[in-house]
Amino acid sequence: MTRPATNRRIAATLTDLTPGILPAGTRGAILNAALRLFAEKGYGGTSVRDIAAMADVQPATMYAHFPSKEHVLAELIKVGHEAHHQRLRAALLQSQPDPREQVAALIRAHVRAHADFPTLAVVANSELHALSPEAAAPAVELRKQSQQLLADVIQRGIDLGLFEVADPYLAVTAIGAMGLRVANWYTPESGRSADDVANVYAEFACRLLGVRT
Amino acid sequence: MTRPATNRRIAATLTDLTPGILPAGTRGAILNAALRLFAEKGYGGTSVRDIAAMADVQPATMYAHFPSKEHVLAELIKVGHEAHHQRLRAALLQSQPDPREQVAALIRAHVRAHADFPTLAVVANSELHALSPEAAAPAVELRKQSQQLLADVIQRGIDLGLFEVADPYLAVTAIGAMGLRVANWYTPESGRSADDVANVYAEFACRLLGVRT
Amino acid sequence: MTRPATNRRIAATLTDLTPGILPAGTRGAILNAALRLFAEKGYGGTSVRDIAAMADVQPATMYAHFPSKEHVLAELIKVGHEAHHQRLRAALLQSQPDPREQVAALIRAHVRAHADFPTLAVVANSELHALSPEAAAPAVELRKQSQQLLADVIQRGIDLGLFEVADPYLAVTAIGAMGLRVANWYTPESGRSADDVANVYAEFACRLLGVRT
Amino acid sequence: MTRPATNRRIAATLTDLTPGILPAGTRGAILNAALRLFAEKGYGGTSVRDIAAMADVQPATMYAHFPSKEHVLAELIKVGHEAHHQRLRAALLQSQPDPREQVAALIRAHVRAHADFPTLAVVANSELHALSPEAAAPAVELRKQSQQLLADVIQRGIDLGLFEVADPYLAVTAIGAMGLRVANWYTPESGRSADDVANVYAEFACRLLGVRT
DNA sequence: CATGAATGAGGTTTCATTCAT
DNA sequence: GATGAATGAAACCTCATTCAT
Repeated sequence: MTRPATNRRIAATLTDLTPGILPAGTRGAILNAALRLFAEKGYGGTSVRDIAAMADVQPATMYAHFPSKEHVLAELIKVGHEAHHQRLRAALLQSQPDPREQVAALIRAHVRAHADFPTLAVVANSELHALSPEAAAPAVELRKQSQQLLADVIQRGIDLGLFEVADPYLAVTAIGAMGLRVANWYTPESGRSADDVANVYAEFACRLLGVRT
Repeated sequence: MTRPATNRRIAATLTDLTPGILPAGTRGAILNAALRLFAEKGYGGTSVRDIAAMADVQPATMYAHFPSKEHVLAELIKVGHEAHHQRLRAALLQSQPDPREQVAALIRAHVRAHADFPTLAVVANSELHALSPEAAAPAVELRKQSQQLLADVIQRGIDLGLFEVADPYLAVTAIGAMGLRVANWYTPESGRSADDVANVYAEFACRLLGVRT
Repeated sequence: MTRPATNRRIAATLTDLTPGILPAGTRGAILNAALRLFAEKGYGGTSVRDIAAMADVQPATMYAHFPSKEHVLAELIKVGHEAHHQRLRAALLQSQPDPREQVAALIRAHVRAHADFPTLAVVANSELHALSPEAAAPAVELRKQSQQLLADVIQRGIDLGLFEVADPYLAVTAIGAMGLRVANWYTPESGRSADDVANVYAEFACRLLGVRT
Repeated sequence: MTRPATNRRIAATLTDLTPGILPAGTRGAILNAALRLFAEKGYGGTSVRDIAAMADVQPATMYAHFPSKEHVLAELIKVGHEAHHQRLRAALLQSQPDPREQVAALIRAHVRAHADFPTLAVVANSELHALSPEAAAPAVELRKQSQQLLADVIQRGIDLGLFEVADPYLAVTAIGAMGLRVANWYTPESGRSADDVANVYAEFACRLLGVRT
């Protein structure tokens, strides 16, 4: 009856969606189920009954752990943004101070985050609008900070004469977009490792910024 | 009471969402209303009553024009993909045969489509998963063709020694992603014209492909 | 299994609860069903499904006529208070100007209203607290006005030396209470007509006020 | 945000609802919480969680003390009716044998019970219908006995030529109703003491019965 | 073409209650 | 005696859709 969908939001097919990120126990089971379903069918297309069924609990059980369906999404989005932001910061900290290295480190971390946790990334990116402005605020703030990390590095590269871009904001949006989209199309079954993609995209970012090689 | 949302899917604020693309009359009013609402709240977050109310008709009236809510989305997604694909093809046709010109022409058209009709683009991209595989098939096919246009041009550039990329597929995804995301963040109020962005992004694409300048 | 309840809120057993007061059609059927159930089981003890089942419609149909279950109760309470208040005013208008006659007319109307529409009266009186303060406000205002009608007449009787009460407010509460309770215990099957009760209670009221006979 | 409700079932605002009547400890805390909530929101409008929260325990704790929510209500109604009935009987026992004194003593006790424990009285009177007939039976029996106390005294007064009423039952209902309603409107903040009201109402009762003074 | 009224299914959430700890 | 987690049922309400007018 149902044929293989060609319009899925995620190409990758994973069993453990979030190794080491989501909690264990019933709470974790609910979050994992919701994550999978929100990614596949969207927040509005997923019912509490769907989530409960996939988590093997009763719908009422969900409300012992979260005040509402929206709070489940909020938690996923918060965790997703935090994991992403933390990876960016860690990458910067471990990088050589050269802006070219820093840009490469940032975009590699950015890509890896989206290739390693595509489900979490897709939900965090594509369902943010389903939250109330209040509930979305922390994630929005983290997005701004992550973007600023890249913007600062690029600006410093420009100031040092290493990059050549007239409108740095456009470089930020372009480079950011490249990595975001990885969550949608990447799958290890393509024969490329996540590191392969990360390295190539880092090279793309440097080229885009006009780095002379 | 309600504060300005910072988690909207579209930065631009437009009155006429689709100049010259959607039909007039009640059918057009319904499509326009649905487009606006699907973009803002998602397909699953929008009710038939919402659409009818914004189109200033009764819910039952919708069913004189479309067999179901899903068909309304399908129509929007079809129109969106067709408009986008047609722009890409027109750009190619009008371009000089040099692959460097062709890539620039393609990415300019790609960006312009997303900057000119961000609402349509967001719905076409972000709500495709809400359709059944059958209903989504035409749009999926168009996406593949559009991607192939770019892939072909890039491959020809490589063959001619004009581009230098080891994994062309990754270049396609990266360049495609840059343009897709424009629909989300672009607004003319930023001071940049759509053409400004299109030109800069075209330059980014060429750099990314290793074009020597 | 179920034995005859001895703790019902209304002794009377009526088929047409509100002759000539509630509207016809589906809206009226819903109001009638809700009235019967609210009187018997209370607002909180009555489900929307109960109401719909008794009105022979689907639960969803109720929401085409009322925004919420609370609005159904609010409508009943409004209608009940209006019918009551109108009867009091009509009685006063048709009475001789003598305060003794006016008190008798008022209490007769008061009693008749509670004996003729006990179900409506019980719901209006006993479920007022289930409304939000906002929704209850109109009924509360009418209650105050009805009470004031009696208070004014009593005060005039005192001023004219016809009544002899030290604390008129206590007379108002006592006389008012007598009539309110009629809705709970009165049934024509007791052998007394509503007029019988009305006349006797009117006499009680006059005695209570110290009228010399 | 929330404005003062004008549709409360009790005018009085008390801290200790039942001095010396309800037990101490957790069981008493649950009964007190339930009493307060049943009075304010009705039995059907109060959840076990509400009760537990106000009693500062977990919902499950309630079931260590009562088999069900209905049993909590039953206990309150039993206690309320017993306290009321005992007061009536005590009043009769301490009264002079003259039926006029006895009626006055009964109505004073009746009023005092409703003025002293308005919350308990309101729950006992207004939520009796929420019990199953079986659970309500003891309270119904007590009501009947209390009513009979008054009916007997009145009948004796009639037989002795001290009262002048054609239909004694109507006198019973009228006098009973006066006192019942006190629970709803009385508050010491009005400037009247409970004894003031009791004395005036006793005088009202005697007048109503046609006692010659 | 448009509608008002109705529907059956299913939405999110709360309910009273149980039970192992 | 008290609890935290879980449950099955049912709560109120909204859904997409139909149909006679």
